[in-house]
Amino acid sequence: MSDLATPLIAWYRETARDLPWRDPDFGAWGILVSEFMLQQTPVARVIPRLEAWLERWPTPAALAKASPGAAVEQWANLGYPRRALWLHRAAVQIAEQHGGVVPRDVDSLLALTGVGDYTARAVAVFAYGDRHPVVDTNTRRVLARSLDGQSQPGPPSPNDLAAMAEVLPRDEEPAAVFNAAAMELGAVVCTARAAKCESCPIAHICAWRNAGYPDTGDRRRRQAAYAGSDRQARGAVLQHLRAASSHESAIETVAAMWPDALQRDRAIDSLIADGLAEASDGMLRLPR
DNA sequence: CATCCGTGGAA
DNA sequence: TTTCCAAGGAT
Repeated sequence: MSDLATPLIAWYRETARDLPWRDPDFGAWGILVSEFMLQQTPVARVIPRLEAWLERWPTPAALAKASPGAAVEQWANLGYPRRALWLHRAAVQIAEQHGGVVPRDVDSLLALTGVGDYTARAVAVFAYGDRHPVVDTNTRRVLARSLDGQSQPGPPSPNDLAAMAEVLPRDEEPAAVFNAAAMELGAVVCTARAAKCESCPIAHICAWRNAGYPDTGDRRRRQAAYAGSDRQARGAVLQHLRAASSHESAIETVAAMWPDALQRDRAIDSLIADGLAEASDGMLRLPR
């Protein structure tokens, strides 16, 4: 098996972007918040929101004392607002069950709402320096290409963790850097389309490149159209509540902003079901 | 295992 | 203009 770690680590030490959460003093809470925000939201949009979030809630306990609706409001337009709710619940769990300290072991992290295989290990590795495989979409693509010769990774599976574990350096510090380096390579060089192989530190040992860049097929499912979707309707209602004074609005007013009555009612009902909104006395509001 | 869940920028 | 994609997780 080719050694990916040595050239990747050297490349990372030389060229890695200077991102806020890579500051050694950033802290576990900041890293946890950043990982929540980075779930499906691009780095450039996360950075300003992350700074504002940590300024308002510098600790898990501070966020735990706020209302869920305050978290949804502060989340702004990062997308997938249920993540704001999950982060708030995680903060409550940390305050109540972990003395206000972000836990270090993977099982405790996995027990937090909104924390899955990726986020749990990312916190354990990047905040605490422990040795675990961290697998995100970038890492899966880098391994699929460099090791398996595939143009795109298959769907995520628990097996991904074992695959990353196999190529992970033995010692903690290089293992942590290798995890970050694989993600960084996928983010800036080994990108989903138009990979920049001319600046790739492992191009010479890349199975996909050495095979002549075969199109090995793509199992990725096309994202459903957003325009006119229920998701867009939900987004419009929530955006309205975020902007409204006291974060509440008469349901009649909310109704006027989405033309399809059936779809609008579905949006409102599902927002309530998800805990992203509350209704009473003809008013709709962010959760208190 | 498939589907659902936002939003905006780039190709 | 449309399509693709972005440090996933819950159900």
